[in-house]
Amino acid sequence: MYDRLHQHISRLVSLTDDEFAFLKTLFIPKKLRRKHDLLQAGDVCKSIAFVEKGLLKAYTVDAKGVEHILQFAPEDWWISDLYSYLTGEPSDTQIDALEDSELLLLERGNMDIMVENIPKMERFFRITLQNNYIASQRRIKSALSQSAEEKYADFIHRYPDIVQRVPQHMIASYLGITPAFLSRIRGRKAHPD
Amino acid sequence: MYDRLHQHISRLVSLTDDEFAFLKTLFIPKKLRRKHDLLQAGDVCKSIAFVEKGLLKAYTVDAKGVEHILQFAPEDWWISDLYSYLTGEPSDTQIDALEDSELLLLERGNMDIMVENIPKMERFFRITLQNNYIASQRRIKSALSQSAEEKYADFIHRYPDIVQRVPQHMIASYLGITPAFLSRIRGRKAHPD
DNA sequence: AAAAAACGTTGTACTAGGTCAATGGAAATC
DNA sequence: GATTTCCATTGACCTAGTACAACGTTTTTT
Repeated sequence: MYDRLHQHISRLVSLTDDEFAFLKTLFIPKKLRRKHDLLQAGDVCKSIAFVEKGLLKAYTVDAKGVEHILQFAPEDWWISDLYSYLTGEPSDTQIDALEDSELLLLERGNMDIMVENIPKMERFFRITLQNNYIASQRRIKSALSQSAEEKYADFIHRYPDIVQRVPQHMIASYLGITPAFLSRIRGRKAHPD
Repeated sequence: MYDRLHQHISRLVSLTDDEFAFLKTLFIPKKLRRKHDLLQAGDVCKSIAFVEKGLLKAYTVDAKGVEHILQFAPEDWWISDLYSYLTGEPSDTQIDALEDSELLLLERGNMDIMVENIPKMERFFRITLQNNYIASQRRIKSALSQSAEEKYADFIHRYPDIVQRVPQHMIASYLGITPAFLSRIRGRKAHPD
């Protein structure tokens, strides 16, 4: 159950066996079945989740009831509403499972204990945050300067695995376009004319 | 020259006088006059800059020559192309001064020295990165779910200071709309009909 | 102080992408 | 294995935002 977490952390910092054994105790394992949720809008986000297995999505729902997908999280990714997690404010985001999933939850208090007792983890989280920040900067650039067609081409190139695992209308939602329009883009590519 | 930096860091971690004195030596002060640049597209981003005074923008230029503003950085903000800074790849981003500015530059090697010698700074950067990440998540939400009019209303509410200091077409660029359309939005609000 | 550049506004025409609804096929669910 | 729900596609029509250009003002530069 902790295999991927172990490898994932080892990629950035090296922990002793004792340190990892201690670190494990700070996570709460949780299985989440497809269509069940980890976080509901209005609730406070109590933990950040590491995905050992499965696939989740984080999204908001606008006034018209339309979903806007902020993130897909397959194996080895972290998912949460960091704003709510850190401030304790109610979240405007929902998170739920697209496939049966196995998660490792890290609650706020345990996060603090972890970084105090294993200072290397401070470094781990700094680097992880850096990568997340860079990824979202890239997405902002894309939103500002690319057409729907370009965004889709980049998406299938960057996340071929996700393309296989989620329905097309969710990719449209992630890209900020309607499912109908994404279908037309695909039609254009398949039979140009 | 280091006043704002000192206060800025003190807000998140407390350093001894000795620590801060050492930390100061790791920054390179730089004055940048209006319209001059800190980073050109194609170059590698060698340092992250803390703004002591003035105002800068980071932006990309697309194939048609249109600018897309990724960030404004007034006093107390950090600005860089983090991706290029960390990977050493050439940047696709330009950074230049909108007002005469005073910067404190932190080069990659000095950053490493800093976090090794003052572990508290690891924490400082983790938290700063968290805040940056949260801010860009908010911007992504906005791009996915808000109309141009809503984005503009939020912008003037969130960054009243920036609104005073930069020309309107740059706000349009930041919001991902054309200057002409922003002008129409403003006209609508002023003389509805 | 003059000249030049940058800026905001507005008109007309246009287009990328949205809306709504119908259809058939594929998956989940029971 | 039947039924229901979910999903992708397509057509007809619509609209938020774009493109381009002209004009007057303000700001910069010299």
